[in-house]
Amino acid sequence: MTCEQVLSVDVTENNAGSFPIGVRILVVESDPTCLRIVSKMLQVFGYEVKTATRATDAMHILREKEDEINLILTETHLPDMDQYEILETVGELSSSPIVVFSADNNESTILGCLFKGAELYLVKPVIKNDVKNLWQLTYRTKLKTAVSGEGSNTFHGGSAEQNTSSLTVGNPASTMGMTDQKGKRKELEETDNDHEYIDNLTAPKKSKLVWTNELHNIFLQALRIVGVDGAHPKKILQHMNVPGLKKENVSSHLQKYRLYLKREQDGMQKTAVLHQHLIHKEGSLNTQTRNSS
DNA sequence: GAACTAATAT
DNA sequence: AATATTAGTT
Repeated sequence: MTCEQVLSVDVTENNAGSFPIGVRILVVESDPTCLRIVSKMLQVFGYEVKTATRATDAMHILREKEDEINLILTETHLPDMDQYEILETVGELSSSPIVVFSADNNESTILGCLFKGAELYLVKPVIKNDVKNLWQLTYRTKLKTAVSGEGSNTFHGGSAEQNTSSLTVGNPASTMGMTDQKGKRKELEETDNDHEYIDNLTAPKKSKLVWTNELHNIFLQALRIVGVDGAHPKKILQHMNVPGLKKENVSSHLQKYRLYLKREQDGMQKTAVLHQHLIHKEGSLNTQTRNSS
């Protein structure tokens, strides 16, 4: 079997760095054999693998444990969902980067997936080298928090291996025209066309903090630790332990996050009412369990 | 005053 | 829309 050959991954190649270790990846693949092979490959490199064979299973996992997933690897030909539907649905459910792997080698299919939000498209058969560096996608936009005025930080954990060096992960522009796709590559985007004169010497340019997926995940992790009672900016900030991050940053993000939760909850109430009706029917059937004598 | 958060500004 | 900043409350 070629399967077993693929499984003989050279573990020695993994010694270069311990980077994929701890990266949690959700693999969605309907074919059990393929799922097993890919999962094994990932595990050898140190990924933490969760699996699903159906789109609905994947959705359940994401709904309940979205913050425990860093990366999603999915097939597009699933029994219970169309190829692009899975991308759309998962994209709404999770902020993690989505990688598609499929045997379909059509250019239009590949581009379609990329336009639908996939970060990367791998053509089967997937080999170890395809999978080895996927963890880099979780660092898609690096943390840039190095600013002046570093206060006293007496606490360091070890959670963040944030490397600001060149983690060049191509981000397929999501705002491209869809009809014209020729192989135009722009490697350099040095946009010097800003003719804005900075009047003052003491204006080093404030750059807004960008809440990347990674940063948001740290935020969610901190939220989980402090619990609902302690979900306040100062405590969250301490648990996040990200250098340069300010309490105000967390406050702002927390506000946005709460709005998001509320909006989600309001949306859920409609469906919740429907479910309640169903439950009520079942419940009324069971009410006669307590018939004495 | 410090921390929190809702409201507002960029 | 996302993030920063202000302002009002505890």
